[in-house]
Amino acid sequence: MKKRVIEAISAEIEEEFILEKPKDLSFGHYATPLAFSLAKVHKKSPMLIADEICTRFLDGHIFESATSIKGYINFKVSDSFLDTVATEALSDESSFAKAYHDTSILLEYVSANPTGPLHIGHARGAVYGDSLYRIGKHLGYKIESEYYVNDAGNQIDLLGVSLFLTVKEKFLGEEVTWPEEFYRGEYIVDLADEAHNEFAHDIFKDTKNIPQLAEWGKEKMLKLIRENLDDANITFDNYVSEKSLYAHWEETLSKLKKSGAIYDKEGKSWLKSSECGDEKDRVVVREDGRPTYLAGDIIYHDNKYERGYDHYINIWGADHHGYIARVKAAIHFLGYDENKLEVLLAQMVSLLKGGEPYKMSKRAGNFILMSDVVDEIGSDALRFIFLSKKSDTHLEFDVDMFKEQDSSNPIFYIQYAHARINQIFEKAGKNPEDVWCTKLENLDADSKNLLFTSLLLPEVLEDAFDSRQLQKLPEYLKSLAALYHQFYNKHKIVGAENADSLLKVSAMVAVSIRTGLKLMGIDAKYKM
RNA sequence: GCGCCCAUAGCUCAGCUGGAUAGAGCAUUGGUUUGCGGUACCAAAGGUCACAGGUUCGACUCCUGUUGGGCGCACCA
Repeated sequence: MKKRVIEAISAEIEEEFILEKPKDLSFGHYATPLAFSLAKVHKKSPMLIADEICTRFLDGHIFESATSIKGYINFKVSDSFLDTVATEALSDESSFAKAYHDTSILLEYVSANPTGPLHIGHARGAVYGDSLYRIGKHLGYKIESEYYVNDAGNQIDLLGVSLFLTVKEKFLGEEVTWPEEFYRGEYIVDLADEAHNEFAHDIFKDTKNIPQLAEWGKEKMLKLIRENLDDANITFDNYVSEKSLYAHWEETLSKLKKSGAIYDKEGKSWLKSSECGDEKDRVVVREDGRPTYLAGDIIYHDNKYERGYDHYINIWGADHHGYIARVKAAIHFLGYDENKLEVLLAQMVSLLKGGEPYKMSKRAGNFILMSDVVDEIGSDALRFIFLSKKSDTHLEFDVDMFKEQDSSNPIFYIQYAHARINQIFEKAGKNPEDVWCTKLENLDADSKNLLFTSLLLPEVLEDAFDSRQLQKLPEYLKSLAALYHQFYNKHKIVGAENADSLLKVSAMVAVSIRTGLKLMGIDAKYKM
């Protein structure tokens, strides 16, 4: 809708202009402060310029009126224009709010170590990434999602050691000496129990078998992680194994050497990342010849760029922000454009329950498990709350709020509006298809306002995606639902003389809510 | 010490690339036609946008500084 409005205005105005929403809807549907900037150029008052511009829109099909108020130019769209847009949307719901963008994007997110279940911090990035993906796809971007599996290195070794020793101590009754670092938490005990049952006991006699155990445990954990994700409606296009990438390490390393990015000192190889904005140079190969974690990420990004996307997005936990500079430096040295990589940070989450800090799970080893929260409030509520806040700000929320079955629970409130519309159609004994062709004219102010708002979804999505500020979508759905509840209380629909018109507007609201929820990974309810 | 993020109503948060009177929800208080689901709606009250400067027709928004929080500063991932 906005696109067509912009086209219509551009036909009459040469200058570039900003199109915004008027503060008060009674002014109009769209507005531009263009006259203020022109005032400077033409040395005329903004009011006079605005008045003049408004006269150019006297007989349009799209606009019912263009008026100047205090220098602002306000546009009101016509009933027939809204009707056209709504009819298109209703008759082809699956295409509603879709667009086309000729940009390919590789989106990497979650990428949690496969050494334990996902916790609540991972969940935020996971939900955000998944919805960014859904919205991007809907808007026509060629977007692919990827999970980078850290299946190599110390953490995996530690998983093996933890399993090995836990089996010995808990199930074979042997005395063991624990290293300084190992994984705790009941999930390790459960996993050890499983290992104990699955493997012949000989395997726990020789430390040489630890890698085998680690490999086995990693697969189990990866499976668990996928289940955690699945329970929140999250799936990935690809999983990329860190381990498998090391086959290309020499290749990548020689590329770096060729560009003069590597030097040797103290028996180690260093990346000159400080030349590209990092605070210091970083070790990529240790004294014993083993590459560091950074090496894996360098190969991975080499691999990503070789696949030739237009744009790359990584979603990381905010505690990794210090890592951005070195990865970008490496990308630069590899001869790629590091500006194509955009790193989004998901900030910390603090959970409350009944005003008190949420109890950590012993199972997890002092983390709040994502699965516990999903079990407690459901995937829909979890997704909603995480998407309702800007991802880069700290978030604190109380799970009890999402158990309420009234308007204090925003997800409930939106679902209720959707279910309500469905119920009205039942009461009226009609299907949405029955009212598609109803011609909307002489709409009263409330209906028109509601219809207009319901048609804003496409521009809300574009805005949310471009700015990566996904909270704009739930904000919009909340306001649309509120508008509908108000409308419902004020206007009798079934039995009204213009019932079909009101039903058509309602159907449009339902389409918008349903589409918006779907992009948040939430199914709309028809009955509650 | 250095770097990144943050500071808006009692609480949790919006506020679009600077634009019209700074907005929601919760909580509080007071209301709503025997109703297409009251699981909702209406209204009241609530603000020095952390503080101080600067940029301009205009600043919650941009710049600088101060204060107060969070996170990071590995050859761990």
